[in-house]
Amino acid sequence: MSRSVPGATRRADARQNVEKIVDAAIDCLSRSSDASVVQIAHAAGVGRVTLYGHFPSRDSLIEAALTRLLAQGDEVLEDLDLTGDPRTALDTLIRSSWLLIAQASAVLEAAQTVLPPGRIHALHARPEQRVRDLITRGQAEGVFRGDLPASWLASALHHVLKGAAADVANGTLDPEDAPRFVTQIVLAAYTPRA
Amino acid sequence: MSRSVPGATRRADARQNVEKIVDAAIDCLSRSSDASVVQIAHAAGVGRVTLYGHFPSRDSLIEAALTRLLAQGDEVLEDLDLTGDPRTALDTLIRSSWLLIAQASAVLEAAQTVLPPGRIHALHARPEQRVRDLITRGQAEGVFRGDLPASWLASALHHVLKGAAADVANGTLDPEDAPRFVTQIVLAAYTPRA
DNA sequence: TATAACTCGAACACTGGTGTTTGACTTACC
DNA sequence: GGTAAGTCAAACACCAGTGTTCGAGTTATA
Repeated sequence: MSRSVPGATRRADARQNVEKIVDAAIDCLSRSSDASVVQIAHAAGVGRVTLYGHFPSRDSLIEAALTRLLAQGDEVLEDLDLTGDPRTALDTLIRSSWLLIAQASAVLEAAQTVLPPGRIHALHARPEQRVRDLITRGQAEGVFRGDLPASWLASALHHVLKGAAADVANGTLDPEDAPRFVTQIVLAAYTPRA
Repeated sequence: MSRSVPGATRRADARQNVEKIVDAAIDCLSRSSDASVVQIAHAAGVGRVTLYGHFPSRDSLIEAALTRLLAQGDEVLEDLDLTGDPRTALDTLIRSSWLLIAQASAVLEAAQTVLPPGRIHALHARPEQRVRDLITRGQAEGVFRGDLPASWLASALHHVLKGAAADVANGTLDPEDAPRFVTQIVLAAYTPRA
């Protein structure tokens, strides 16, 4: 099985299957946060036993899915230029990563019930910090309101993003409109009081 | 059992227990949307068999909890004066019902996985319509922005409300601050573009 | 091509939930 | 005070999911 020496090189098809499984896990968990191992294995086009050959438990698979998603997210954020006007920076941030973030928070929900809180926090600390930095910078420059704590502004963004994803999933919101709607709501919400 | 003639008067302690069970269901389901019948029965201080004596299934109990919550919510909305400035109306609406709405959406989440969509929609149609009316009136009066559909404004309010409740539940947000923070975010988000 | 790595279906044990029955007990209410 | 109504613990059948084992078959790769 894959449970050999850590540094050992595994067969190509095995590595490929691991990828397929994680992909399928992200896909299934995004749709329903309590997707079963059977569903995920089937979606990956792989037998259940094979899955357990690569991941010792459902929990570890969820952790792998979350890790991959957050790593991707961090990578996207890394490539963005967020140094200009905080408002346009926020706009580009939302536009370029909203789907990813939405998926991540769906998988995150699955993880909440299964992984220790500390582990979860450690995993999404980096991307979260980036958003937080952008917000506090905006506040310092007087472009974002300073009468509410940055943590709440970040939280509100998160909730709207997640909610928009849910709306898209259940057909209430056109995916075409989603990022624009989110941006406009959030930018207005962040504007200093007149 | 309670399963006798529809109009028959049941014993006082039985009626009382039904109340206790629904209370406990709301309480438990608000905390975790997949609370078990055992947990709910225990929280109600009642045996499992007694619970099944009053509700034929877990699903029917969830429906009862949701119905009661939404009826309460509608009652609260009914008593409010929402005829003045839409902004202050929205403020009073949020302040007086935010906890109720937050609970309702937690129970709603439990219901999503269990009740037919049509049933759910029928149940929370009235309170939702009231909020919708307030928003469209605000838009008509030019106090709320008209460049985004009312459905999305309502949806965003819902998501922020629900998210704030989640933050309070996990200790990230002071329950004292919550309604004010929500109001300020949402009012700003609803303000017409300058 | 030989062999180790991998896949996979079938069957198993285990857990935790739902819903039911039984029979003895308690209690509201006439 | 008698009785119907209600409570409840224990035990049951059932189901769906997790995780494991086995053994036979397939395939990458050296």
